[in-house]
Amino acid sequence: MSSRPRQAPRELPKIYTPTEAEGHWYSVWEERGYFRGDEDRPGPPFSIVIPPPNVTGSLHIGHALNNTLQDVLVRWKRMQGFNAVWIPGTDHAGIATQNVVERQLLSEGLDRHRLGREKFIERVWAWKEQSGGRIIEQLKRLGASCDWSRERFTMDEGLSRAVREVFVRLHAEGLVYRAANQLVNWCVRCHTALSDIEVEHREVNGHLWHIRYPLEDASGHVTVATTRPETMLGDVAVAVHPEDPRYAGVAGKHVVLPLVGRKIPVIADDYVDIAMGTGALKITPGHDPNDFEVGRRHGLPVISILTVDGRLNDAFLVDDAGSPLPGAPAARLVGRSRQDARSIVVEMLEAEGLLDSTEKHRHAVGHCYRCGTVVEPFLSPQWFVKTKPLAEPAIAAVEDGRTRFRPTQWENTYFEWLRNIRDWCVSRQLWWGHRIPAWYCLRCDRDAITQVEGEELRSDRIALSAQPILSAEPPSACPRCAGTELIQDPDVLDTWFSSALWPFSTLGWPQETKALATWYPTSTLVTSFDIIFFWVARMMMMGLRFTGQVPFRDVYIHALVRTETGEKMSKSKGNVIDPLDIVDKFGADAFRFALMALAAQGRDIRISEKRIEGYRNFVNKLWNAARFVLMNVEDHDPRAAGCPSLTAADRWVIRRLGQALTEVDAALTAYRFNDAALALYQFTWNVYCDWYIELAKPALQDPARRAAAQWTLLRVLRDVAKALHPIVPFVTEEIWSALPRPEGEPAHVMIARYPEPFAEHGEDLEVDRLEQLIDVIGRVRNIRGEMGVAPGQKVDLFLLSDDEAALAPLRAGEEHLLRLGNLARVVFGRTADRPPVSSMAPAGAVEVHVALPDADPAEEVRRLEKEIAKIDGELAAHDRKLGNPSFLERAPAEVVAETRARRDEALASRAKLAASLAKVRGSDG
RNA sequence: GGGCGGGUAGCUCAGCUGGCUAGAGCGUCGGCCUUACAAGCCGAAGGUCACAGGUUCGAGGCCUGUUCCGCCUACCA
Repeated sequence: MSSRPRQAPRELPKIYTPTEAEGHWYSVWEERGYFRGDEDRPGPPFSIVIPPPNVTGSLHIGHALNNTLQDVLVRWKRMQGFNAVWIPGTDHAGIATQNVVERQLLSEGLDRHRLGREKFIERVWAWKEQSGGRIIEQLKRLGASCDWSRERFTMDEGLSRAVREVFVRLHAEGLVYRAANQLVNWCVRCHTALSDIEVEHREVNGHLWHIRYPLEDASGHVTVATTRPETMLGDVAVAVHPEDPRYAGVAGKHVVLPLVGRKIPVIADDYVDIAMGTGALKITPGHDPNDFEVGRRHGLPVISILTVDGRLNDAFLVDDAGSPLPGAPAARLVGRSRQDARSIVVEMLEAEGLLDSTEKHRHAVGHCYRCGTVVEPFLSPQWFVKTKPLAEPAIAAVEDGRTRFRPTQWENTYFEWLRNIRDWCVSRQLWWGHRIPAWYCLRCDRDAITQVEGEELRSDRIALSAQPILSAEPPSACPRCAGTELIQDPDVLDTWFSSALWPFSTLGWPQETKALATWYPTSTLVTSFDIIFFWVARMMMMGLRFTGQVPFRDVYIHALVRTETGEKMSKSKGNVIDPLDIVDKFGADAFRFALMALAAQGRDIRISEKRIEGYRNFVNKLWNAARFVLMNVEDHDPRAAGCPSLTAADRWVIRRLGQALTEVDAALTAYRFNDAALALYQFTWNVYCDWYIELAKPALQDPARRAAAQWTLLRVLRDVAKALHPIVPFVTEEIWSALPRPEGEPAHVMIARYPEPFAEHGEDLEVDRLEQLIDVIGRVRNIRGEMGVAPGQKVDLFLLSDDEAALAPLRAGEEHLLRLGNLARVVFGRTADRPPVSSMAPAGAVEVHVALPDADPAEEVRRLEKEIAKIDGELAAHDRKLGNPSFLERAPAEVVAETRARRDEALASRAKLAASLAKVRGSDG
């Protein structure tokens, strides 16, 4: 235990400095094991798995929001007596991490191919070891109460085992398959396939080129349009609609592919849209998914014109019989990049007079979500997960409410994607990740070789047979021929494959662990909408498939954090706010509070330092309230039995505390984080500090009331510390440590019992009256402020009411008067025959009149007139309502009664104001 | 093209199933160093709730249309 000596109460500094306290308390909590989950602990289970951040990443503000909300939930539930656990961990982040290490290699003049697979992976592990702890340390700075003894990494042995298990089982069930030749999204920079959702569509300015393909019989030409002219090299046909009169005799003929000289057929297919463009469509099965389908229907060949790194190969230089066409003009394009090829093709076509027209064209182009490179449809052998059978139960589980999204609107997004889901390409041509547990036997099936055009960089694949041997563990021999020359599939799995298993793999699955039995399904998933497809939906599919249960009951979707001006934060833009800088500057508590308060907003959260500063001030306010209390309780005995007899003010603040706790409970239960934060903010500042502490000051001077005030100050402060602890754990722990503790309260607020919401039993007229008094004080202050009365100047106060019964105690009650005198700086007038300045009285309240030292009659006239005008407006509105017969008939009785009462009050107030006005005018004239 | 979200005070945003005089923080203005806190205290000003219709006794919340902004999604050459 590194606990340092705590300061004596009187030495608490004026300003709370977070840094020291935060480091101290975090290590105390950790050393005492307060974060640890224990399967055997009593209480209903509550569990959260962290959305694993990239292991080599660093904490950004989105993580800060995400993890703050999780921490608030976990701390709250833990304090409520739940058997709570928050399981942390990190993700290996396949492409992202591999790219980082590749960049490092590049700067050393190396690349991964020269290094070799094994060495490269060692490099990545080394980098992981070096930088992997950083994000965890950052989470700790935020105060995250994760059970670090259960920290997991997606490439841990246990989790890898789960990955292999799932892959092999899915394969056995026919839900994983290998497609020998499939068009996939290919990143020519990362040299890998991507799933559909890893492609970002961006609107770009491009062109639409219209190209003439001369008919073989020289009877004319067919014009096609394309946004990617270089793909024409791989064209195998031109398609027209069978009923298009323009091309009635053309289908069945051949055209000569420009620059290449290949003769390709004109086919008829109703996929072609007659109304679109020229009505003729070039068919490039190797580079367009639709064309791939058309080509398949017509038995056309597939020509892949690109290498894995996006250069032109020579596969397109063949005639329709497959013989080489060495003399073709396009031969000079071999080896050029796709961009170069595009401009050269356009130039050449133009030179040959085959370019009909060029128009500007704005369209969406797919880009790699990791590196931003334009993605190509590319022919290659890949592994897929058949998703339909997995998606159906995932849809059903949300439909029937086993898992609920909050806000529920996100269920639409979830359904929309799952209902239109396409098979998931899970193989990646990377080295960093879970290698696919498929082996190929070199002895048998040697001829069934899967070959990909232009595959120099992936020559290891060429040796593979098309018949993988699947096993969760490495096989020692081929089950067919017993051959031992086995080669593992070189590909790794999509990062999101292992993420999809996270809720159960982290709890020990496939073993039937106690943790799994205790905490699965998990309670709440806290994440943002941008990974509903990537992660949430896939966890649902895999969780249901392999555990038979949903992975989580609630999915809380929070907003995305943006900059003050609404921009997305990104490293390249340099507008990233580093959460750690904020923590350094304002403290983790202020930052957490700000994130909480912002959490319920729509899709975006704009964060600004100003806002955080405001909550820093709140933390300091709380701190100073604690200082005040501590300065005034040195003679208080926390262990004294029973509570002293409380005054109305004491009972009042306790009543308000109960109301605040009720709000907080309702808000947190409904994931309305901002409402919970606001309720506590307002109680602490506007009720406890602004009113109760002020009311307590005179009471502390009064021997008769001192003990009760001390007891109440402490009692409420302790509840405030507990109630706020999930949001601002550090400052509350610091305060708690300085507070005297009665029997039964633990040494640390983190493990204290969360205060139960409560309502008072029965009526308390004295407390009601205090509410009135507070209202009176407000109105006196209002008048004083308006009239510019000097702060020290006492004024005469007159209180009037039709209901003398209500007024009498207020007038006579010594205690109340004292408070009023203190807080409003008034002396009490005996009569009210000419109350000089008045303030409107709301329902049931007394009228407040103040005699100012030298009241200016003209000022008073203006003031009264203004008030009368205001009342007239109100009256008119009431009359309109009450004059409406359907209002009287259909509105709820209480609403009608209330409106009547309100109108009567307004009328009475108006009469009195009018009388005052007449008097002032009279005395004036 | 399809879908979703948003337009409320000068700024950033709350406002849950339609029902008291539409709220908060910041900013602004005026007054206070009142012995917990100037990172504070007291008070004030400021809103035709994007626009136009409609439903309703009653609309910032509901319906229709218009408009502006943002996001997601899509194979339209």
